[in-house]
Amino acid sequence: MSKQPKYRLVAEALRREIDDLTYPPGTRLPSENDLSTRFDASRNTVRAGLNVLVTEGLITSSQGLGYEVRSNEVFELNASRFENLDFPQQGDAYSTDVKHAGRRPSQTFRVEMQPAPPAIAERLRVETASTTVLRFCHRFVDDVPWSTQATYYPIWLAEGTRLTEPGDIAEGTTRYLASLGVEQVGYFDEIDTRMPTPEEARLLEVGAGVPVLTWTRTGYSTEKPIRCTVTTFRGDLNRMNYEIGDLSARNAKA
Amino acid sequence: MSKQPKYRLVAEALRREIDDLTYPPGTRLPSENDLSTRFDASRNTVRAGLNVLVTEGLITSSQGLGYEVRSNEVFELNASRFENLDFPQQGDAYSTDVKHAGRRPSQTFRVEMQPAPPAIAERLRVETASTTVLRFCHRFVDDVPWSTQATYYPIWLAEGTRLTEPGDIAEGTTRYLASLGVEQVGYFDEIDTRMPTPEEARLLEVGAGVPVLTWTRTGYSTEKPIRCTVTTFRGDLNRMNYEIGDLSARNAKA
DNA sequence: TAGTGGTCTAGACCACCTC
DNA sequence: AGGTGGTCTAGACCACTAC
Repeated sequence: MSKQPKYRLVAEALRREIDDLTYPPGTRLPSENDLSTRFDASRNTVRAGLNVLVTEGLITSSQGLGYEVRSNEVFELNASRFENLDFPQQGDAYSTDVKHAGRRPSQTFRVEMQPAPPAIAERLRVETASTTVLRFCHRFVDDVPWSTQATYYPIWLAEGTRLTEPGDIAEGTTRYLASLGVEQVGYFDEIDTRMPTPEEARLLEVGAGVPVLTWTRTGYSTEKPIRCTVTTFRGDLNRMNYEIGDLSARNAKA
Repeated sequence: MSKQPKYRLVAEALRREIDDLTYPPGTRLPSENDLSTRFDASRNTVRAGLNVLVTEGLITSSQGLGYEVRSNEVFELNASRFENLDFPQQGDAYSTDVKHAGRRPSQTFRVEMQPAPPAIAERLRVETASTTVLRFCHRFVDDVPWSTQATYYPIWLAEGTRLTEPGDIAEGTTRYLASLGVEQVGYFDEIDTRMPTPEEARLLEVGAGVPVLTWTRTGYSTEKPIRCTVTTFRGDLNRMNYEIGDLSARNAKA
């Protein structure tokens, strides 16, 4: 048993009390001054302890209000059905999923011509910095910032199509592409996680202690890569899933 | 332009210098005292700035040594091939993947009888706290803690089989199950991310600023769920991927 | 032993929110 | 106005690493 520093004891004590619902999600912790008295520690030390829990994503703080215990409700995104033409949908795949969950989706949208960043160029098999069409979405669920999505199309595909025009494509881009004779027959998904960059923290309104989940989907026709979509989620609000193989046993009882 | 607090200016200045390779990965930053002079700030303020970068996972600190810029090399795990009987492997799927990448895998292993935790019970469709066989792995790559893996088997399946015995199953559990007449024909994968619990931080030796990636795979026979595997990765060292549909265009050129 | 980060204190002033 | 967290300081002592 090694001696714990005082600020860790503070963090552990509060963590236990959050776990056992002494402080349920959504409620506020005692003020720094109260905790300082309780633990016989300076305010700075109490702050260090609270900061541990903020960094773990257990609580948040706001000036003038106090520390609040986070409540997290996660949204499930079925990646293997997403954009799959075998599952009929209306409009874009994202709105469909969110509405289906009884939530209200909204988004801001813009289209740009952009030189391909190296990671995108590699996946689309085009030259780095060659022109691509970037369709960018900033998405909200019930007005809470939820995710950003950037889809890059190579210029050889997008040129002269509605993909270069600002404004939505009502039937969904996957269907629109199919109607142009470019069918997405397979995709390669990459998933990783990291702490948000300052830019991401701003767009997703996440504080310290909340990682982001990055989902990079490269879509292929039978010939070559046709687009690359990078979606960045708030890690605390999202879970992804894949259904693979024969799941009749699962779906039978569900 | 709102005025930034001093500790953020410190963080930003150092972040820029890390980005532009003034301090390349693996090198050390100047000491707190040096930075304190440079930024005309107290040591505490410099520490606050450095802490921002630690929390973002950009740098690490160790007592007596200083602050080091992290270098990250990620390992790609192909989840859609993993455990798939169509792709021949020797031994367990994990070691195969790691060796294939030219790295050296090692692991510690144990088998326990455990009451099913609620999340597992639900996925296996057994009563909460009913008995399960837990096969637990703590995995290392080149002696760096990499991931933990806990696989739960319902007792109706595991009883009287080698699954309940400590010790490896040379041909791999997926094959062994198949030889028992229980074939895994599909699986449901769930992926999420969060900051590590203290227990996970200990096992994976991650400090602040590194999220974990959790991968929960529930395997199904044609009849019912047969096992549930929860893998917890260091988020900074791992990326998962899925190949779905027809990727002949991708694999042709790769 | 010298230099590094780790912990802790006591107190100051500011910014934000609620009443 | 009063309470909350946010920032910052100056200084103390401890623990670890290197030489």
